[in-house]
Amino acid sequence: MSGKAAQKETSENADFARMPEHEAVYRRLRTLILHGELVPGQAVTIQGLTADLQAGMTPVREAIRRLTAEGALVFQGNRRVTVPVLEAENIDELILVRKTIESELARRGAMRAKAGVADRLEAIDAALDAAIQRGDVRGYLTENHRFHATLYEMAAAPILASLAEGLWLRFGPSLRVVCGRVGTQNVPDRHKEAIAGLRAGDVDAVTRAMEEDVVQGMEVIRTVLGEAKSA
Amino acid sequence: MSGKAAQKETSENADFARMPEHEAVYRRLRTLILHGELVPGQAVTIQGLTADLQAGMTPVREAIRRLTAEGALVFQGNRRVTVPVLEAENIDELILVRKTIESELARRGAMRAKAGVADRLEAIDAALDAAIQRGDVRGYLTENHRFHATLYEMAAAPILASLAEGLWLRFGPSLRVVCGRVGTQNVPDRHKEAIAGLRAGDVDAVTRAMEEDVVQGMEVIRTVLGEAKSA
DNA sequence: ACACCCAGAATATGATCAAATTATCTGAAG
DNA sequence: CTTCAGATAATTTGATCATATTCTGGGTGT
Repeated sequence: MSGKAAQKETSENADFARMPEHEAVYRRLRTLILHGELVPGQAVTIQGLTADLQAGMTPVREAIRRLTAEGALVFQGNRRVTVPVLEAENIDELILVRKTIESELARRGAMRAKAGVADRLEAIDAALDAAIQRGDVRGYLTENHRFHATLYEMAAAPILASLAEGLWLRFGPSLRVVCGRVGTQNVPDRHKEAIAGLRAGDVDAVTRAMEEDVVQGMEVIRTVLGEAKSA
Repeated sequence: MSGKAAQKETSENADFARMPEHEAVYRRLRTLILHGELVPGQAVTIQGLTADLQAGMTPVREAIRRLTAEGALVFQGNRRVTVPVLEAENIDELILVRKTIESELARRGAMRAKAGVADRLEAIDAALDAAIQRGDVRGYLTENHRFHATLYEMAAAPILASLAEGLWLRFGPSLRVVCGRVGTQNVPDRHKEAIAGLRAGDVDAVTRAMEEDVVQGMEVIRTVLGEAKSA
């Protein structure tokens, strides 16, 4: 037996303690993008990040490479890197893939759900609603992502989960823009239905709820972004 | 006008001429993995690659980070990196996603197909069959990938295409193992049907052919890998 | 079996070089 | 005299390398 204290990979920002610098920088930058702290179209410079994040050049470089590989950043040909702007055509692609992946993750998650998961999801959803009520965009984005990530965790499908996380990075910045424009009140979800289905042991209901949740959310983004472009 | 000869990004290995070192290293390493030159489970060391590829340490580092972000390599926790071994459960995930993405890419590609594309695909498929006949595994893998990549190009769906390419990296090494075990003769495809559908302007036929192609191919991998494990 | 030490590999820094964008300057045309 | 175009200089940023530091794993000695 190799015998080593397997440090838990607790979904999100685990202890930053003993973690390589490049990993820490990656997670911080990732969160920045996911929460739309970086505006679509904005240039991302290495030297700017070394200053902002108080990190060395090499770790920043590696974090940027990882994020570009995931599609969260784009290589602008001449050696510049920017946050991509989501186009209407791309949203169709995202809807198709997210619909497939998220509903499958929901299905698997519902089937393997342990007791207490529904409670955890309900707590997250309550925090989410609270954030919406007080107009806290940052809190809304955080809790919304946490809700989905909790489902991914249960599904025990590492490839699907990593793909789903990658897709979040692609629309995260735009989601922030949308929330800032129409307010968090007008971004509906199907979390209540999913939780109810989970409690009832109705796998299909959970699957359906999350699929509708995804499609609905992405359609809002499409609509708002489309209006912004025509205006 | 900034006035610079916009160098073409010809799908695969474009001119290595004016390309940052880290980009060139990335593509070479990527091809190595895609063609199964690196065995699943094998350790990948930075210093090993600097020696093998005659490259500096920093570019190699960045290439490895990109590939790990795409799932082509895995971080072993302690600072080791290896080529991942595909498990049976993971194949189910890959089938689901590839089926969705590849069929959609085929559908879009068929709809937007220009004249002459069918000829190009037929030429690739002929080269593929020739490689099979002479038992050339490397050639088989190259041409098979090229066939699909050509369809991706026509589809004009950048996100779907990048996701599809990322999935290839996950089963590429295992595909090589499978070919080495059962021979290239026993890996069937539906390329002929796809080309026929393309010539007939039958979009649904192309979609169906490629979906079956993907599922069939992945099932072969599952079967062979399953036998190897039980043996 | 346990603790310690050593070799080797990965991580991280800073310096150096190259490229590109921005700013500035000059000159001619209106 | 003003304005705009073209070209050149200056600054910013990216790419790469050599080097120092830290950590992991294995061997060794008790």
